[in-house]
Amino acid sequence: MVMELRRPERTFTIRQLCTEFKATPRALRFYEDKGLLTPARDGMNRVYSYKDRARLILILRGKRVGLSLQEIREILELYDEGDEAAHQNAHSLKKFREKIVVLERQREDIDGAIQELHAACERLETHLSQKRPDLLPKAADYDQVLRARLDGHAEMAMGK
Amino acid sequence: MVMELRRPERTFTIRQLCTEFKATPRALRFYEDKGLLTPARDGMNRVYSYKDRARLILILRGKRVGLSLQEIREILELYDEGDEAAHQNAHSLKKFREKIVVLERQREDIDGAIQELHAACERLETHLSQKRPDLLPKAADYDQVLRARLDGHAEMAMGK
DNA sequence: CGTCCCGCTTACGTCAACGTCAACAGAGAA
DNA sequence: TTCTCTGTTGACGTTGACGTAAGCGGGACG
Repeated sequence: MVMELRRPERTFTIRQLCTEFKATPRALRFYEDKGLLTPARDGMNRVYSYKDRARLILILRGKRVGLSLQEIREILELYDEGDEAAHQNAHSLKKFREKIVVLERQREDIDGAIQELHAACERLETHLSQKRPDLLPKAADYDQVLRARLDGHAEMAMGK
Repeated sequence: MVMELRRPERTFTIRQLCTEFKATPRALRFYEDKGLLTPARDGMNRVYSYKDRARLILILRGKRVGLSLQEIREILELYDEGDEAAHQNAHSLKKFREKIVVLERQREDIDGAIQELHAACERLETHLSQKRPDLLPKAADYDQVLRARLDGHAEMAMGK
């Protein structure tokens, strides 16, 4: 029987996910310990499904936006409990809305910070161009970097 | 001689700044310990200037966007060293540009997270409206909250 | 056969960013 | 004077998110 790679039936080892997302085995086991992941087992070894991988993606992004593992777990739990605990969910709804507000504020902060950094960069550039024009590095590279980032946005959704 | 309040000459006690920005004395002293603030002294007591206050604002926003105190200090140092250390500044310039890229990515992450939270909220709402319509709380409040936030944006700049 | 390498568990270590507590001082109010 | 408030300096505790090290087992390779 052929192994169906690249199909939803595909599975991953801990190391495959680690190298793909630049995490460490310790981190994945830690997430599991905290209830964010529950991979299957082959004997002792962990076996991650596509769904586990999708959850991991959400975990990592959650971390990048400053959510705690606890908060991330609450979000993830909404996806696998098809229903039940309606009372708890009413609470979740409130927390989520609050979190949205926090994130919107955070986005404004980020925009502000980006502007300040741009201003600081300009100051530095003019300062350097006057006193040490030699040190001015690859200045135009930056725009290229920005433009290069307008491409790959692998949108992942949770399993149906 | 009259105290010129509300003027750049005004000074602040540690508690005034703390209550204004919902920080703690411990935190401000900690920032000072790490070199992010250097308030004047009246005997033993700290005396914060308008400039110190502006720095504090930057510190707090830096924290909200996920910068470490170390990174924030580097940014602040660019403001009070009018010049000098051109070699170091060339390094700072590079780091700042990298940080801008990181922040732009972070903003994308936040947008994605907001969308997911919105989706989760909708799921929860329909779920609740079907099984427990009684628990559906002030649903429309949320939009009001959002609209309420389109106002006060106290833009602070560093002292000349 | 030994020896890597990957994986597992258990347990202790670490780092940032403060919180908490002790012990003290000066300024005003009762 | 005695409280109470606000301030100070250490020094130690805490929390979250892992890192690191010890010790063991199982395949694969030379």
